[in-house]
Amino acid sequence: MNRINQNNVTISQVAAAAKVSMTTVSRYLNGKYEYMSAETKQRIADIVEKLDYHPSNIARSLKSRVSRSVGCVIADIGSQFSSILLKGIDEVCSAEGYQVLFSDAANSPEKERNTIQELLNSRVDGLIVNTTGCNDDYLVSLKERGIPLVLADRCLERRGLLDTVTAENYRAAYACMRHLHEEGFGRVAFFAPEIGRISPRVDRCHAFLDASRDLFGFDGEKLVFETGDDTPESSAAALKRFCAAFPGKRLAVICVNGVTLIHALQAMRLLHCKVDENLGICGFDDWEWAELIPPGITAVAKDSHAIGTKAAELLLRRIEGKGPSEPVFLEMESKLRIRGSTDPKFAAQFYRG
Amino acid sequence: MNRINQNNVTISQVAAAAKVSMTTVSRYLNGKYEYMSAETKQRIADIVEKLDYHPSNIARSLKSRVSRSVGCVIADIGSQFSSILLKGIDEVCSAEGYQVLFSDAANSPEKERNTIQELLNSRVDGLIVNTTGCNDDYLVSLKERGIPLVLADRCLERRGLLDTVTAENYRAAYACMRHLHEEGFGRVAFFAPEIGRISPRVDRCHAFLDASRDLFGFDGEKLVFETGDDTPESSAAALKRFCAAFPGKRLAVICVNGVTLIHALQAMRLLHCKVDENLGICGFDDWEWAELIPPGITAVAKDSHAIGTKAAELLLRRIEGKGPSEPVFLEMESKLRIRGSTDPKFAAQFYRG
DNA sequence: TGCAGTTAGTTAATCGATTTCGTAAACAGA
DNA sequence: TCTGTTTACGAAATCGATTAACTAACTGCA
Repeated sequence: MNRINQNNVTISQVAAAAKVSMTTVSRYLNGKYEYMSAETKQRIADIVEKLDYHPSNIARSLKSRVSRSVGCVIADIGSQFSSILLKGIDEVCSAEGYQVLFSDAANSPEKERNTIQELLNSRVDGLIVNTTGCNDDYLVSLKERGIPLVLADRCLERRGLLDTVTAENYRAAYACMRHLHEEGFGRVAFFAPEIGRISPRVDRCHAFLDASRDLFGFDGEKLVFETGDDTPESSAAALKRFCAAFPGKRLAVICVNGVTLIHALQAMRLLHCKVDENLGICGFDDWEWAELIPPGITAVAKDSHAIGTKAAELLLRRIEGKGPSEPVFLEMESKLRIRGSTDPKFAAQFYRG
Repeated sequence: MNRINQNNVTISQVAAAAKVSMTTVSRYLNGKYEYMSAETKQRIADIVEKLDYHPSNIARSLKSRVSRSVGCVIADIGSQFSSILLKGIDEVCSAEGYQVLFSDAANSPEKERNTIQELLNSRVDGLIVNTTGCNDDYLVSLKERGIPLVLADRCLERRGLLDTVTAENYRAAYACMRHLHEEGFGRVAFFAPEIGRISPRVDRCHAFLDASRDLFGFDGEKLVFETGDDTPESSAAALKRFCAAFPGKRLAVICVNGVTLIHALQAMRLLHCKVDENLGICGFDDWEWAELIPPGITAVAKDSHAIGTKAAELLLRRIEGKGPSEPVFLEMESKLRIRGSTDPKFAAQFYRG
């Protein structure tokens, strides 16, 4: 086993070279200059520079019981959204001198728990969790043990128990449904690989169901398509059933996330059907490509970066022991970007170029 | 400051409860059962379970001088590619019990150096670096200090000094140029935000220049467009100049990465020009949306996930002190996915649906 | 019986910092 | 002069594990 930095300079070597005690060097390192002569300070500074001394965070953490690190567990880092979330988190943490211990839960609740335990074994000062969605009790128990913990993007089933920063999901989905209603679509289907316990999906679906009833006057339950394996083929099967069920109606599909949206678009190609005034499509998590796919794809844009920074800021305040006593619940604004796939005006504009 | 796990169980409490010495508990934890009675082993196991004891990685690392963690510095985690790279890295590391200390360099060479120093202060066992590209000497100096280090996706200017896992860039770019030549395009332009010292861009550009000369017989130098701020507008300006310079010729654009490709496509919309047999476009880093944008966008797909796993595997072998004495240089295969944007047959197929 | 080797542990030092407690010198006020 | 406070710094314990060195009991064999 390769032992890193075998010949590392230690604080005692610095102390010896500067002819002071380790205590004094430690005080210098931690900026406790109150009772330190300018001369001593300078001598230590020179030696630190000369020996290229860098204190070991490990030794530091052991005695001080503070690691200046946060654990960050992401349900699936493969998705574009997650990487921007992570970027936001890292931005704040590194600016405040915290290190990020990262782990991908690979959509496995069990791996999520194991990895969190590992992070706790490394004595992280706090945790940011983008949860896979089946660990509610476990996560609450962490909070009860006094571990600073902030949920990012995905909430517990029971809101308000833990600090949470997420996107506006219900409101944005409802706004999207209102838009589809105003555009005169008669029936809307909701596509998702599966909804499960993933809160943004649950919320979006909830809004879909409510709006189906309140705005459109139909029962949305039967129009929630869980495509399971989430391939173009399974989306195509769902789409086929949906279209066959309502001949002559103007139909629209709303996709729970970017991947599902892509698969639905691929499904339309498989089925040789086009987006037009009789078949609309839209989805969540707006990306740059959405305006390039004809006739411009309507999408709800969430601000992943802001979710990351806010979650990190909140966590660091918690670690400092600041912040409100009640759990914080923050919803970052989402924006509905209307394009040609649900609005003929924009479609015409798209084709004009 | 919130001190995590203030009332943590320690090894000495376990030892006391099990009526053995700390040494024996330590041996148990590390699986050194050679000279341990089944009874003692069981008693310790029971106590560990009962007290919910989890050894502190920090204390462990201090004495053993091994942290079972790797530092991972990514030039820009915001890009889709990087998150898949990170996923690959995490997969291998977590499977082998290593923790990933993550940091985003935010495209800043200075932040890259600072963050690496911070990781070394945390005594990571090794480093995976997706470098911003201006720290060659610094990175080599790390290796000379005996720090296990693997470069992912981006190489040094002088190859062969450090372990590197990257994608086939030159070959794939050359293959792409050959394809454009076979399709009968007369002039090809190379679009990039900037090339700088980022090795995949340098290699792709190199292949462009070589192929321009060898296959097309023109001097590519003047057809490398560095769009600087990398916006649709700057791409549009470049595209306009390119088209104006060669009236009547069949032109193609090759974009150095996915973002540039998107911006070039947006530029085409801004300029009201369409992809057809007189204007081809293609780029690097194939994504799912590439086949949905008309007429299907030709792209070179690199296997980011494999780069991540290979880099992590190599690093862990280095940490174990295994592996060849010479630096390893691995190029993962890239695939040219030909679609309608450079090939009329596929374009026709795209429009047929 | 006596000695070596094996088995199953223990004691105490150690990793590199922080932190508590202590102290010497300088100075101020009564 | 004596006491009390401030300034500047040091000695040693400590964090929670690992590890080197040591020991006691038991076994096998000549």
